[in-house]
Amino acid sequence: MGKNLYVTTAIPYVNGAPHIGHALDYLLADVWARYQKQNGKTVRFQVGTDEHGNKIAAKAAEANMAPKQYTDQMATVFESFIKKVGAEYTDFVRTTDPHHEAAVQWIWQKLQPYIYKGSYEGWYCTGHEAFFTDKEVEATGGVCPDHQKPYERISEENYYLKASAFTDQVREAIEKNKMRIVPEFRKKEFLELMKDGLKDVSISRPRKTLTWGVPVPGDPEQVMYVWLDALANYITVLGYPDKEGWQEYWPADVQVIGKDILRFHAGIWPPMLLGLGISLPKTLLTHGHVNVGGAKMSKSVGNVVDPNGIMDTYGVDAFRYFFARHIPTQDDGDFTWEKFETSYNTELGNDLGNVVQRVASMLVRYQAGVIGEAPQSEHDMRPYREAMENLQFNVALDQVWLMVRSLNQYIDTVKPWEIAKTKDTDQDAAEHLAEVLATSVGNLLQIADLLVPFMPSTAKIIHDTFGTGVVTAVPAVMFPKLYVHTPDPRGGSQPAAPTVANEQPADHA
RNA sequence: CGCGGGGUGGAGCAGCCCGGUCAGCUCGGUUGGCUCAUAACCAACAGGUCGCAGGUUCGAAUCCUGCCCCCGCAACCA
Repeated sequence: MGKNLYVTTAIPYVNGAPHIGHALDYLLADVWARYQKQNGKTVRFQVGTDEHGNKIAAKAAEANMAPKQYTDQMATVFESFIKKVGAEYTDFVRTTDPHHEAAVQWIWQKLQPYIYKGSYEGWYCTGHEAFFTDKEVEATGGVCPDHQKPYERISEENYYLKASAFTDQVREAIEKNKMRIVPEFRKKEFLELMKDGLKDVSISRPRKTLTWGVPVPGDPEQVMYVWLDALANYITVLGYPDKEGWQEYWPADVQVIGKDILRFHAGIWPPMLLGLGISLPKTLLTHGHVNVGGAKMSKSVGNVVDPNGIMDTYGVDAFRYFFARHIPTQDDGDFTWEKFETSYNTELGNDLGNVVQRVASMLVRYQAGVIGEAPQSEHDMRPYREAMENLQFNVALDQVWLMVRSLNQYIDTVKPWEIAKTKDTDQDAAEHLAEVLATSVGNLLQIADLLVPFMPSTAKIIHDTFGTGVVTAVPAVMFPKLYVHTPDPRGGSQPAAPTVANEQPADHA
């Protein structure tokens, strides 16, 4: 049934360590993929690394390594990071892969009708051997701060992709949602941006200024420059153009990107595809950025939050939960350690973990763990499904928590512990108790189902605990309280021991 | 007049497109209940000019106009 599905993530430029922005890409793509798989679909899921360019070559030189040696190392770093986030990708593409490089050269030739030679003029720093944008030049007063030399206005020859030729086609595809840009306001924003037409884009650099890249076929003096090389990964990883089967997955169903690169994915990528004569992706899911305490995360400010630290302390599922629910899927979000920890302790610990605990405990205590027939929960799944289909994962999780809360309310209303008092003498009471607990289990199992895309390990624990009809033992406490960044309300008389393996710096203010 | 987003009880948000049944949710605070549970859970309360000023309407957080403030973007940086 149905076509196989394909989801992609932006391939990070490997000149730095993985950060939260990358994690968000992987997480959103993975949530979507797991949801689809849960519904019986076959999903191909691409991740990868962008490895060419001067900055990479410079980084490598810094580390006294060959570029490829450096990117080999970085690719490993990213791969293990992606695994750590729990993303079940199927393909890992590197722009230095032989097949990718060959495919990009093939693409270059295929795009010949839309490639022309022109000159690029800009501010150049001989020390950096690179161009700088007007904004950067302006900000530094026209003098390179690193080399104390004024920028030079120079021009150089390079090749351009005639993206402008596809303006009308691209606009129509976006307007008619043939290529859907999510959320709607980003679509609007981009259409406004391209109001005067798409701009042709420079896609090569002279070899003398760029050495680390894919050679331009037929012109030894030129090397390909970022976008053509990087964007092509989405199809080359599937085997385009020469290997069988890429058509099974292209066009992509969802391409997950950050808001900062929408313009390239909406303004350069579609022209490339149209030039090659293949379909546009169906959806560009554009997520926002993660701020810290309302401010942009930046190295110079020093407020960068390392996702590894979060995962190490609170666990992967807690990490996935927070970023899926409290960073709106389609908009900017805000992270603080206080918010994170509060969410962890209250929503995961008090709400979810605790309800699992209390139901399991009652089953063991009152019925020797025997569940009996757990009835199907009668909750209305439509709001959740709708949110998932609309790519509003945070809204879907809100729905799940409504269920968690209502289960707690149900238990408090029915008071199984009251019923249990007479269960040994009153057959009706015993039956009633069994029914109440079975109903609770039915709810928990459904909650676990809905959590599968978001918190796979947690969902598995719940399924394993209640799914067999007998609870053999009360499971270990899920999401034990942690007070690393928030005050411990359990009293200060005892040196409250948050069993945290590795402490993170508390504040970045 | 460059483009986009936003200003709702202490904090964070939903509602606005399809005007009234909207002033809602979570966290935090207070009080009470309960004891199955991770000092947890349940209930109630505390009361905010829905940025400001006009307008439309029987009626506006929700539509229109003007203004103020905050954030992001302004083509090759997640």
